[in-house]
Amino acid sequence: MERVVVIDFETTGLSPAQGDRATEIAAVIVHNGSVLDRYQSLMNAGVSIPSHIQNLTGISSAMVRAAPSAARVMREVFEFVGDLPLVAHNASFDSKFWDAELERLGLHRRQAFACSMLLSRRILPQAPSHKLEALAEFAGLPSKGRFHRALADAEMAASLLLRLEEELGRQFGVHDVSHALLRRIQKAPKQELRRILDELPERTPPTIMSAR
DNA sequence: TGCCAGGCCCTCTTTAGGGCCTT
Repeated sequence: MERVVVIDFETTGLSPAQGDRATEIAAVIVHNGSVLDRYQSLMNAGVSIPSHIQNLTGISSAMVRAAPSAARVMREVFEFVGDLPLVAHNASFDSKFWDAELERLGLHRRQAFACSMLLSRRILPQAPSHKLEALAEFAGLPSKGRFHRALADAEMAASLLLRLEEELGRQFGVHDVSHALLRRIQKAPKQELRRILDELPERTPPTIMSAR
């Protein structure tokens, strides 16, 4: 797969439209089955963190007060990500915060998101839950640290993405999956997924390695 | 006082309701 960036936000709540702000972000560049580079930082948006969120993430108001400004962090991660396509687990959530935090700086998103949750619902429909933590256990992915911290969750979502890519090859014979194809798959009606993948020009039969 | 997210997806559906998932 082309290089993609898996991102994860920790925030003060669920909705930037309701005044919630980002408190931490991580971005992981993935290419050819492995992590090439990482960015992670807490950020100070000048807000306090509700107690139930502190309990969930372990991120306290004191921790973000000591962190660099949200503006500085978002500019850094915007540069780090560049034009690479984005992936997140439940991307409708992270894309809202990505757009809202950039908007405050007069910046705008340059690329589309793919969603590892929507993909896992199609490629691993037998999983008992499609929460990131539950999928990690279901798929036997190695631990990346405490869940609900940005870098651990971004790395876990990256591992999940690589597993999903393997499953596309194993189940459907689809290899070298592009970000654009991931977005097609995540939007495909479940009942039509196999037909859609069978008709892909990208689909290639398993290759036979020849000795040189 | 009472309200307070929103997109996806399933079903007892489409003139709707409710669970999942993110913090």
